[in-house]
Amino acid sequence: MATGRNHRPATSRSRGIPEATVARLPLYLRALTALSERSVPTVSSEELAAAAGVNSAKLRKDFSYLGSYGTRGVGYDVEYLVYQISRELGLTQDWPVVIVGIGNLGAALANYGGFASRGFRVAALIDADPSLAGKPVAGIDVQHTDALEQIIADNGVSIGVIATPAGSAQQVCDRLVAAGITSILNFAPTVLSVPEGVDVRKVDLSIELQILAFHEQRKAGEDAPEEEETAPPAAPPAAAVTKRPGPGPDGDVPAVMPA
Amino acid sequence: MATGRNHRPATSRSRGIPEATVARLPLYLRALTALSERSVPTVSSEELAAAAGVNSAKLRKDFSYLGSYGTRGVGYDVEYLVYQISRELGLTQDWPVVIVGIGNLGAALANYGGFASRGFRVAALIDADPSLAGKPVAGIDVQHTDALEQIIADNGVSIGVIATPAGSAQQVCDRLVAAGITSILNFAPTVLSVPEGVDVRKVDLSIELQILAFHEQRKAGEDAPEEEETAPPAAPPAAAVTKRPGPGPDGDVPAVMPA
DNA sequence: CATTGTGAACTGTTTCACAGCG
DNA sequence: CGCTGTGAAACAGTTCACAATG
Repeated sequence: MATGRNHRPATSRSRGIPEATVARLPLYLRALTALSERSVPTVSSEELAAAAGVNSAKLRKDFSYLGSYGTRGVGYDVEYLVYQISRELGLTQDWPVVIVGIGNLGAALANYGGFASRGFRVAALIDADPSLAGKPVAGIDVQHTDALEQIIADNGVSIGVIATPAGSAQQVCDRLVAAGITSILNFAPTVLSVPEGVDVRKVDLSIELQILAFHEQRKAGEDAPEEEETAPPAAPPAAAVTKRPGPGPDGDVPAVMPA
Repeated sequence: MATGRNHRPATSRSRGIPEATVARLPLYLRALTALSERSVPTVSSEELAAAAGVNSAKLRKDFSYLGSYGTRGVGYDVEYLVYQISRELGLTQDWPVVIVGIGNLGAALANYGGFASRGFRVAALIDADPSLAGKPVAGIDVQHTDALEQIIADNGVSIGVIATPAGSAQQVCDRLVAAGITSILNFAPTVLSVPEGVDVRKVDLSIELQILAFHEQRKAGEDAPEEEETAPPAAPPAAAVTKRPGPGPDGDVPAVMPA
């Protein structure tokens, strides 16, 4: 999961939309967009919920926070809802975004088509490696980290994507924040610390895999009640202070992706 | 955020660990691993919580679900906790993983170092493009989709990563499930439908960006109370059934990444 | 006596179920 | 009549605050 911080209590402001609802709006929007393309004029909460993979009561409750946009006995007008949700999410304006760290992952992100179409625009690709500078990735020339502050100021960028190794992430984050960025999407396997008012969300591959492993193990253990595994550990107190030997676990120098 | 489905009520089983806690265990594990590498013998809940970016009460409550692994007045033994959490997450065994869809993103994932070190092993890279077959990516030869079932069976794979375009994701998912996969990490911007007992988590770039945009907009609107934006929409009922013109929004043919 | 472990209070989220309405 | 919108109930997760204890 991703982490957002520094939100006001969600219920404080008059039209305070619950965070859980906000997180689902993009999902509804995608489903609605697909319907719109097929020129479907209206949907019921039931249909739309199915398309978005949630249940219909939840969807109706979510929409109720936005206002009463449906028609009883009929459903929701697709185009109208697309607009309302887009507006609510702030997608009626274009958000310039910088991507910092153009490794395998950064390049993948830069090449990602969904950017341009839905409210976001890649304003710049930035990397610390001077040999990358000037090279085009996804049709955009990579620029050196030196220009970071300038680029952000010139383009009025407020959203930054960090796709650097974990080791440089905090440093990059600090520079982004100092340059005026107030929202960060972090792909590096680190906890970023940011001042009040800056939002951070993280995307972390290895966390997701570990959560899957947990459930996978559960399933396996369902039948077989007991099981001996690898070498048991030392008891808690007085435990040997043995340094871990193997190759450094993640969080270290992950050349490319979330850990 | 990512979505897990088909979990039992979380509180049903005797040692039912809350889902929210499970999602944080990898975070703690990472922080602990870093401490372990620095040969730090013990941590207090306060210190560890800071390193993991949560508050200490939450951390203590989380650990209390695993058992009483701390020492009052002292803190937690780092090595011991690493082991306990690893075991709880099922990382004391190795999970073979297949990655399907070796585009920009798939390649980034394959190159990701955090895999090997922490309980996961890339068993195979699979792509539908015949011209990729046999080509090495991250030192592993890409194999054609035809061999998917065979590979999964031969390697006893139970976790699959989908990094294909949205259009092929459901189809790939169905084949993975039919071949015995019971946990899926989905990077394609689609809602996958799977049978009972299969877990799906999704990682979705554009959803994360949209959530950031929402909060970003909030911040901007804080001062300026009113604001006129792009063309207002048609009223809900009797709305024109105009087909959206522009380039297809995401969810369509995203060559590379989550939408 | 510093720090864990945990009941109890609280806050947020989901689900239920049905009144309201086009 | 069918489907939305929403109070109220149920549930899940977080935070508080302090007793227990090595």
